[in-house]
Amino acid sequence: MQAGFAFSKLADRLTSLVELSTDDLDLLADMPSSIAHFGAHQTILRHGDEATQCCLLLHGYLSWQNHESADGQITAICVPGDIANLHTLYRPRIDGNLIALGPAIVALVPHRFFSEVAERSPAMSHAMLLMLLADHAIQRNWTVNLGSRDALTRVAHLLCEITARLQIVGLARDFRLSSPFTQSDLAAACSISPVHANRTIQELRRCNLLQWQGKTLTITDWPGLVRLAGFDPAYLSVRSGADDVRPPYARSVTADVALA
Amino acid sequence: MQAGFAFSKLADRLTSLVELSTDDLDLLADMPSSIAHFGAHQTILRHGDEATQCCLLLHGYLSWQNHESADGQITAICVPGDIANLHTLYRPRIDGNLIALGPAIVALVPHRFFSEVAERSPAMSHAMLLMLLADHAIQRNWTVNLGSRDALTRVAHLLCEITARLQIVGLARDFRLSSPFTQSDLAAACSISPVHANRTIQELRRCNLLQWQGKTLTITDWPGLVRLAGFDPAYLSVRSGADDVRPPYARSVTADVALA
DNA sequence: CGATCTGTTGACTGTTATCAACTCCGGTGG
DNA sequence: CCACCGGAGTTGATAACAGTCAACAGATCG
Repeated sequence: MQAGFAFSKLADRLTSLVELSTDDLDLLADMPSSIAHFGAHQTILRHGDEATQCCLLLHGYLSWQNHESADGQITAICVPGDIANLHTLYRPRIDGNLIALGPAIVALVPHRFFSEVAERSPAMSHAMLLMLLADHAIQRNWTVNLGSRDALTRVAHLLCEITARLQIVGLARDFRLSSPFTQSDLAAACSISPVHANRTIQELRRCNLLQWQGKTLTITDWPGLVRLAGFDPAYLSVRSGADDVRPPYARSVTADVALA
Repeated sequence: MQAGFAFSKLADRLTSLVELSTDDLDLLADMPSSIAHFGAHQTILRHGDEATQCCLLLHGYLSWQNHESADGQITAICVPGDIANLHTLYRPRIDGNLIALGPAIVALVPHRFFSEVAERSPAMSHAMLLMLLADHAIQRNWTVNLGSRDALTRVAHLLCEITARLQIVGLARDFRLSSPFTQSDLAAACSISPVHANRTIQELRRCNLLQWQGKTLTITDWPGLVRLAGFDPAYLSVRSGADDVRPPYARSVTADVALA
């Protein structure tokens, strides 16, 4: 696993939030990390523990689940490039369980590394803060999603969000995304029952909005899905232009292929 | 309006998150602010605008409402001591509308003041960051509330949260809280219809958990309400001991009486 | 080749939304 | 002082959406 791989999607993510110099991004090159593989439904961080490392997601999906709700309510989903527990830098006590949705690859990075990066570069410090704020904005949007949409538009909106977030880090550009998660996972994120999630997905298929075959999900009518969901990507905090121009570090994605 | 008043609840709030020296808190004494009064349903910040000031809530309640959902879905509620839009320090574009629930008094503080406080005192900078993280934790908890609880426990949980947050800043110590908001406001926050909110509150009354007379709400059985809601205040990020010992600045609450 | 997990379907149930009417209260103006 | 008005709270009847239960089909994997 090359060093260049571990931070390329993180660099994409950060530069989507704020303009960063090459010097700033080069700070990430020294990132000390151990790579860990996880299987579906495996727990990565456990409620109540004290974190000392950040979990930088390289491949797959992670979910934060509430520890007390019986149905395993999903409160957040991480995509590659996300640091699942950046907030534990400042408040190490973990609230909820971090669980892999399908096979996932994570770079475990000591808290100290990010603290030092933030100390050395005000721009990086700012970028990390914006990453926290973006997470918050997404969370607020989930409140809206659960509160004001019915099952069909709720699932549609979640799929829009995941697709848009994948595109920020150079995935799903052709609206084909790997879906190692199950329909029950989607149900837990949308707070609907698994059987209703199934019927909802069938409805989306019937409208020719998407295909879900095996572990690949294809959005066949992106404008249609966006319209149905009422999806407005503004809340994702992507600065204008950042998603058109591929940032410099994003081009070294050859290692990704080796992973698949 | 004395200077001592404007920041006393903010000081309470900050010291509930992290230990602060008297020197740190004294930085707040220079706070330049203009005091603004708002009436029920009045808009304080409008979606799409760029904020240049922070809204420090002194009295009453504020709500963040989604600008596109027709029913005016409430995504967050602010209590005295909260800075409603602290995040606009770093990302001034406003997402959603900030609307008063009942009469409210707000101190408008230029962004620059908080930037300078954060620059001068690392402890205050940390405290402000923790305030943002606490807001995030509350938001995550709303996701759980909407996703995994039925109407009765959902309303009960929200009331528990508001009560606990008021107590952090020295209000509702006797489980009596002013409720200038309407049942419809509660409904919008819990994503239920106004008539169902009404029936739910009647049910809570029938169980002798609370009384709601005029503009005062009295929790008559706090342990019972907590049990029903499954409320665990851990997510509010209050450091242990902080809510037992009244912090120094909290004692200057004489001005509050003048407001009521 | 069986075991298990995921997806699929049908029948039934239940919580909550919607609609409509009515009461109650605080304020306002004649 | 009283009549009126609008907003908030309350009630009942009905409808819609989603949950639950149960069974089966299909895939995947040792």
